[in-house]
Amino acid sequence: MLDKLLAGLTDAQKKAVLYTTGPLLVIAGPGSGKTRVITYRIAALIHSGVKPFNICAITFTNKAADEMRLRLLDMNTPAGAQVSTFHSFCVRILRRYANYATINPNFTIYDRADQVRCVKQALKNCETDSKNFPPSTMLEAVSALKNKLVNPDDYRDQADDFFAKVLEKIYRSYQKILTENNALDFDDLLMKTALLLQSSPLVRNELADRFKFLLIDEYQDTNHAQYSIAKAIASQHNNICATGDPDQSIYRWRGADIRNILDFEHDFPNATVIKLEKNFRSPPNILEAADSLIAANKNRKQKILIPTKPPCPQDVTIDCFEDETEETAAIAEKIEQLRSQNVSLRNIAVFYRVNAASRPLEEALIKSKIPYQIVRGVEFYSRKEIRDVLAYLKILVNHNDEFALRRAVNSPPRGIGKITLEKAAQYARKNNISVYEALRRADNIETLNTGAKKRIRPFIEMIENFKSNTAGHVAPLIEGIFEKSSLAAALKASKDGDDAVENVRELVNAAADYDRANDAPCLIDYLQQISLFSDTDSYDTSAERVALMTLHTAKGLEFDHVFITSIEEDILPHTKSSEDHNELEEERRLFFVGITRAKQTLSLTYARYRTIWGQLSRTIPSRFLYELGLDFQDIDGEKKEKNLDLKNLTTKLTGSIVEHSKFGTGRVKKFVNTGQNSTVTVKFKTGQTKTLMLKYANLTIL
DNA sequence: GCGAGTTATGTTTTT
DNA sequence: CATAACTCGC
Repeated sequence: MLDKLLAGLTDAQKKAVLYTTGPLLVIAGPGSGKTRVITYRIAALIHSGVKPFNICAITFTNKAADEMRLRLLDMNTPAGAQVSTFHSFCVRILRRYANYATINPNFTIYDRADQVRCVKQALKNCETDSKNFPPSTMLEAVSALKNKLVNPDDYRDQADDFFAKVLEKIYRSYQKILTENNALDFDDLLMKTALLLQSSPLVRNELADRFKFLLIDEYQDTNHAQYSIAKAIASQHNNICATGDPDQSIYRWRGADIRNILDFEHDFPNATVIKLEKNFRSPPNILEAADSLIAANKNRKQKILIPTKPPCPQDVTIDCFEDETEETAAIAEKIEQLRSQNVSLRNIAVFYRVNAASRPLEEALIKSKIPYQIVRGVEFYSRKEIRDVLAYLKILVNHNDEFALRRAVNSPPRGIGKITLEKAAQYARKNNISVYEALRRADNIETLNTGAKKRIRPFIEMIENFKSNTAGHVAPLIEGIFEKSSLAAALKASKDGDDAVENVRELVNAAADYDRANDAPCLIDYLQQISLFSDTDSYDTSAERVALMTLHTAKGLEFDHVFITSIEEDILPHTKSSEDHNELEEERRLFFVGITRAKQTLSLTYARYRTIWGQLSRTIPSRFLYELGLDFQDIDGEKKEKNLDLKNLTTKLTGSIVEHSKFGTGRVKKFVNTGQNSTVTVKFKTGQTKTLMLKYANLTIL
């Protein structure tokens, strides 16, 4: 059986799969079968008698975990829930050992939007000006500290400058707010688990004893907290197997520490290192380009990529277009061509650096009637109506979640406003109870008038009613809440509520999927699972549609035909990353990841002009294009410049500075080109905005 | 408490 | 520039 399993693997792969005890690092380039090695290794371990229960496999996304589980099922070696992401793994540990970690197991997981709300609250509590300390900056700083396992007390000792002192205060306050709401953010999941493993010998020993084998994929993108968890889990049996590629490390900005993989041999003495150098994915030309590009990184270990696929002509192209409209139209046309050659749309993907780039692409694809899907999972759950429904669910399991409560109370509006809630919050603080509990005892709050009490009562009754029915399947529960909370009625009554209702229906369907997939569906678990949803998780690989996604999301995927757009300076590499040497190298790795997704053809495009923030601006081809070793020349030229047609005039006039004899100088906001009767809308320096007939306005372009 | 008007924020990338 | 979040007056 095992022999059959191993047939078709290379010697290096076999060695990695069969390697039994001690630390193992598999350094492997793109398309070399890293994930395959992990999967086979699990299968081999199980075949040799190891129980799935004793194996812990960590993948980068839930999608990857699902796929791995499916493969294992195919190999007749189900590993069940033992395959998961770091975050899901931590949720399970924190729930099981909640009392050791002194947390409530019904915790809510706060996403980015919730986090921002908390930081704003923290800024308010600390009476700090949010102008000098923008919430997003503070949040990132707090997140960075958590990833390094630095708690507020640790930080107090190293905070010496003014910013650091403020940060410490904000961090402390932010953490207090989370605790009060019985909520954990993404970073807490890792940090609390890591600290629990450090501080509780009992928990550490139990887990370290249980997990005889630990396997971690995409190790190059682990942060310090994850490293600490891994170290603790492997502390007893020392059977850690990590796979990764330093050249594909693209999450440094999120706290990922490339040193984890570079120092593996130091961290885990007696480690064996196996390199997989054969690439089974891309044709030689694409690999050469990728190799040539990544060679420009100074901070890297030399690595080789040996192609195993035969060469095919025309596999890499670089094309220049006038603007993003032409660029995306050309991509749509190429996709149309592929389709006419019977290429399935499933095998085509378009990557871009920034999410904003998806819009012109969508327009072009719609125009050409090419079905597509934007791979961006979390977005669905951040829609207003979805958040509203989820707010109800969250209070049911965690009545301390004040953000959820505030949201639910007034969606739909119930006449319970800021003042009423503030009074309830005051009462809650005084009596050391949750705001929800305070509302439940509204009759005892003297400051509230009878009207307010009368409005609160039915709301509480409704929630209590829901509460008594939370057991079992989630989908019917959501459906019931949607109707009984009058959210459904309110949405149906609003004029563009049809889409919203449709979205909730989709939420119910997704919940039904969850109910089916789990033996013991439960609301808490459901909520925690959807909070850990990632972008790739929404990717429907079976749909006959072109996939659109960012370069980050593309990690770990592969497609026959890959398009990468807007390869221009300030986009790839991004403006914010082109100054710092390390960040620039990370941008290069990001491009490297994108290129190496291609199984057959790779089409790279850029435009000479691009609209950014509504402003048309001249672009510069990305320096990376010159590094591909493809004798690429910037096909820029004066001749194109002179052929201005009307369409170009439209785009050029908008945004430019003009002078008017009477109103002075101003910026063109809008240009409606109707030939003779064309109008321009100009915002003048005097502050007034005027719409003028172009032929009479007598404007001078400055 | 609610709507209209104003202003922050984002266009890096995400579990 | 476009949207979301916030503020202020009714």
